[in-house]
Amino acid sequence: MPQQQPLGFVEAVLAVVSDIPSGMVATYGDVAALLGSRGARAVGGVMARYGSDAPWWRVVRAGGRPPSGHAASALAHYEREGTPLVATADDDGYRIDLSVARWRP
DNA sequence: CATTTGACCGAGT
DNA sequence: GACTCGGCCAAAT
Repeated sequence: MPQQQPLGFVEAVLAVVSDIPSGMVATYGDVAALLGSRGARAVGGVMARYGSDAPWWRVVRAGGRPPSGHAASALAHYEREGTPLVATADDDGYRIDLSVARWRP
């Protein structure tokens, strides 16, 4: 159906994030695509404001990098859930192995 | 109603 | 691999 319920974009984003299984991740772009939009930044904006109560660490940037400025907090969750990581020489020090952890509905 | 902003993405240099 | 630039989208002011 060409039209979705008048749910807030926020609720839609949180619903998708909640569906991501433990140990897996999805990119902002993927989440936006599932909502029928290309607003990856809009998704990030929602997480920044309302994501505090959602598994935001399961949403990463393209390339498997953790959310800007939250790499340290996200890392703790990844190790706890057994998310496949890859060590890097970047400031974040790691990245998600999307070839294994990328969630696909 | 117009402008700014942001936990982005991809391509080009 | 690093950096710049443009584009896209929704919420906040």
